[in-house]
Amino acid sequence: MATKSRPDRRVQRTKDSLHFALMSLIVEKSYDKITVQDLIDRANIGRSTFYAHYETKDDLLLSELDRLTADIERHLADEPSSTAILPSLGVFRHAAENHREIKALLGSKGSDLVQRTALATFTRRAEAVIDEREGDGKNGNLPADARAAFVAGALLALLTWWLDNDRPYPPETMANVYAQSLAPT
Amino acid sequence: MATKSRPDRRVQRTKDSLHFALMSLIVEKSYDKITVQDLIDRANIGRSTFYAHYETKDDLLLSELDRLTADIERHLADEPSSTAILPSLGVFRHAAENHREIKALLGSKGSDLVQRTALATFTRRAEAVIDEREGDGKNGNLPADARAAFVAGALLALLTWWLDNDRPYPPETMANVYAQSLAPT
DNA sequence: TTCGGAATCGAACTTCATGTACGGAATCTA
DNA sequence: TAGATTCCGTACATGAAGTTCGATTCCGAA
Repeated sequence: MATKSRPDRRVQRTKDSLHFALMSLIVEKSYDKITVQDLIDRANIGRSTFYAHYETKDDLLLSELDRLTADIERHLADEPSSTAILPSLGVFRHAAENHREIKALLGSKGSDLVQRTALATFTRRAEAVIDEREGDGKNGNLPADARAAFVAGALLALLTWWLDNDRPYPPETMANVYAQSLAPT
Repeated sequence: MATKSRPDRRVQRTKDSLHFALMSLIVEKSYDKITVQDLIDRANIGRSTFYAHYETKDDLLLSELDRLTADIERHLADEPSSTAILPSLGVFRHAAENHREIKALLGSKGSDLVQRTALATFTRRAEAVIDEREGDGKNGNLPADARAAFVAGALLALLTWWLDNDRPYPPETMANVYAQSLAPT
């Protein structure tokens, strides 16, 4: 009972093709100009096959985002958060390594959804760190939720700007800008 | 020659109706769910009349944004920028006064276009201030453009968060969060 | 008040993308 | 190999975008 049946190869192939098609298309034109027709043409699958797996275009994008979010969260957790609330060096380095992909998703040609998702991820992490440090009472006068929105928004804006401008400075410089622009905690 | 003829009343009425319709609709549902049909129904104008004045829905939104941008820029310029690069108290106060309108445009139901436009406005202003202060050499080690992206993005994120969460703190507190979260210049 | 030009109306039409339906063919797993 | 699942492809319904055009109404200037 409850036999763990392996996933059908055909399903895997279909999903892989669609992920690849989306990523290759989003480099070429902005996300909201991409149609389902574009996707199934590029992926070479039938129309009804697409709708058998995803409800909408955004649905496909969200499944892509799961990977991205997991990556980011890992980089946020790996690094010990030093002075800055959010440790940014790992994020910038990771973004540099996968800059084509991440710029396409996060940048001006990407989707609102990606920005919101990333902001939520950053904010969640920032709140956790702030709550953790609550004991030292160093910032008891400032509301924690607003501070979290601030540091998360600042990091996302900095990252987006950096990618959109084709990374004019190395990740180390960017992490410095981030850390040194923040008031010491 | 070049007689300055006054604008036709009908044109004014049409545009006013459309602006009103857009603002009243965007409070009810998210911007990208609004159709041209919704707009002309609410405004009580003919379909072809709409296209006689605006090319697209975004075109109409942009003309709305001109007002918003002008307002913001005035508030950024009025207040002397103290320690923080961008003076934020005036912005938060102005946003509080027109919160229904601005939340609808800037918040999660608004459009990407508004966020981008606002970010551009903030960034432009921040760059001007940073360039102005360049002489004192206090931050010569950090690239000015990246710093501008940081402070602009942080302010916009804070403002958006504040409006989306129905302004849980007074404008003065928000301005404090902004100013005190930044490293002293 | 009148007149000519401009704006509006409204309805029909084209185009395009979304989403659904279904029968037959291909392919997978067991 | 056999039964089940998935895929294909075509056709169809829906709905929004954007265009066209003749008739009508309204405006501003004289």
